[in-house]
Amino acid sequence: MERNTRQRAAIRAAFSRARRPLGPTEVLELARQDVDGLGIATVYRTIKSLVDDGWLTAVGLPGEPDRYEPAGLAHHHHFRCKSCDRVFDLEGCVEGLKKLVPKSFQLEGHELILVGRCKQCAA
Amino acid sequence: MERNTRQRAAIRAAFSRARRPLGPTEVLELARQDVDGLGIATVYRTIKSLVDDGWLTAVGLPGEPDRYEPAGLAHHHHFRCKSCDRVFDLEGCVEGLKKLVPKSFQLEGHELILVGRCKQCAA
DNA sequence: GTCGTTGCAAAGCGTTTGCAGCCTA
DNA sequence: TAGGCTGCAAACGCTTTGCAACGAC
Repeated sequence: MERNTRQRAAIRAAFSRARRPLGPTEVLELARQDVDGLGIATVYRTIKSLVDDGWLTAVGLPGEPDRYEPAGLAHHHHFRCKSCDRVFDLEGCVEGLKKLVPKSFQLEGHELILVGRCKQCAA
Repeated sequence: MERNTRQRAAIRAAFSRARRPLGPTEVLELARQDVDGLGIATVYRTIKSLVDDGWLTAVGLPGEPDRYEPAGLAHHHHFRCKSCDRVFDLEGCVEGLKKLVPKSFQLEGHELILVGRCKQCAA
């Protein structure tokens, strides 16, 4: 059974405030604003437990470790800024996925990641 | 300047024969059929050098390390089988990417990964 | 013979785990 | 007070690097 600790509250708050997918190190930096001395092991453990609880979901990005965002968002995709390395949520999806796959293959899902420069870095 | 060693030839041959993106361990297994005692460090070093030469390109997959395939293929995407974990090339692309991105963002590229079960594993 | 390449082992690096003490309920 | 939670440090797994021996040219 789960306890409400300062650490867990700070980690959840970090996600709620960020409104974009965060990696473990980003979470550590943000949550340390609330809890001094927070350890990276606690961040990893808490992320895993929040994923198990269904409060967070993993965001898979090509060639790098997963980041995480609150679960329950509508189906959407992500934009990664080449310059600041932050990831942003995008609304909407694309069509015509099924026609890319051979008929003998079973299509069960897809991931789409757009890359470029975010508003801040494009300026 | 670059030398033609048995190891390098075996690693290139592995990619040519496989006709799908390979990870370092897959390369090791395949290339060891030609060169007994091949070391994993050599595989990593050779992959890096082939990428630098422009003979290989990295294939980024969500939540896992890059795989590699010969460079120069037409723009395409990938299908990852949930069951056997192999990755296959797909032809074609999708439309309507630009409309997903806020106008203030600069879109420079995209990655699309379809997941499901391959012909073999769907049977 | 030169010097790039190789295999081994050690070092890195991000992530996970063991453990004693802490703190929530 | 009990037992989950935390921080530290050690352990892990994958990738990279140092080094002496090897081998392509």
